[in-house]
Amino acid sequence: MGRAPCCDKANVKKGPWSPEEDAKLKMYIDNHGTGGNWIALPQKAGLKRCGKSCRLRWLNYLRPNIKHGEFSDEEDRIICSLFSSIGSRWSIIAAHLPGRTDNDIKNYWNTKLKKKLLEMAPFTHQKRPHHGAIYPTTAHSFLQNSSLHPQTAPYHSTNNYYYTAAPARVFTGGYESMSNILENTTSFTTCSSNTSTPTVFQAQEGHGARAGAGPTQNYQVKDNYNRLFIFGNEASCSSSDGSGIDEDLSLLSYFGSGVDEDHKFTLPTNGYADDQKARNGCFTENPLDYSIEEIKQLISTNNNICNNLNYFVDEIKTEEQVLYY
DNA sequence: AACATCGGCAACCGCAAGTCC
DNA sequence: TGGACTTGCGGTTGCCGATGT
Repeated sequence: MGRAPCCDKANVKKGPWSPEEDAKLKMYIDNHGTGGNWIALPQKAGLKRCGKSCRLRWLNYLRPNIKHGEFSDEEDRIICSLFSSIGSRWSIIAAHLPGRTDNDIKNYWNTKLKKKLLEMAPFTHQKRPHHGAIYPTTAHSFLQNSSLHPQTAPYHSTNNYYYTAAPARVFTGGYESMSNILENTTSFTTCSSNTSTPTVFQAQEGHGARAGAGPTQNYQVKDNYNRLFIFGNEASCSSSDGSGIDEDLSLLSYFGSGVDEDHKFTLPTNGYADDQKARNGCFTENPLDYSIEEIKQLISTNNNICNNLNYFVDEIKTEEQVLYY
């Protein structure tokens, strides 16, 4: 036997709400509250509607302090930050935006914000990125895809341009929670703290990419395809609003599997282009095919809208702990 | 002017989790 | 303890006005 329907579908009205229905529902709830029972409410309120429909109408449209209209830049930033860390959990995102509903945010994301972000990502649209392009991958987003069973492994220089004495960590794929990822991140070996040998940045000086740049904190990550990803903060780089990119790490260098020349390249960390050929092979060539993870990466790389990521991740972690205990 | 297409958004649907008895 | 019922969530649909042809 199947589950009983929540209402008599043959006798309930569907479609847009009329002003009269809105008034009835609002008056009833103002006078009696929801009574903790949405299923019984429409009958009591004299509405030929399903209880779920009433609840939705109230929560998304009629309840007090609902904010309609344009989203502010601040709201955009919060949505993007949270989406990059928790994905499409609209109710949690809505909880951080007073007056906004999950449905509103979901619609806004699907119709506007996602497009806006994609337009801000020349890297994903062009085979040959221009100088100063947004980096398509950061440490956080990369690790979201591939952090499991970390183990240390030595990594040796493969040519004159890249060098590091710090151990790389090997990840074998899979998925972990954001909390675990962040905990893992804190245990990464950094070049600046544990070695006096040349860092990847110093090696780049010889390459002509960043003359005079000193050692900078960076992380090396190996995936299960034996590709090495080097992430770091670009100390001299700042965004147009001057906020910098200190809140997250950008993908600085990448080695494909094997050591053939076609798979070695460095990203233009300061807008200095170098191995165009290699960069062309790194990212998707289909500008229309974006997975959620790719969009998350895109958000993570945009420091204008993501510079409070860690703050919100901390908040969410706290919330999760509260819920857990 | 008529039709087609697009974009925004309200509303619906199915499912899973939570609650009650 | 388990089944019935309710609530909440997220994905999807469909309507309608705007825009393009």
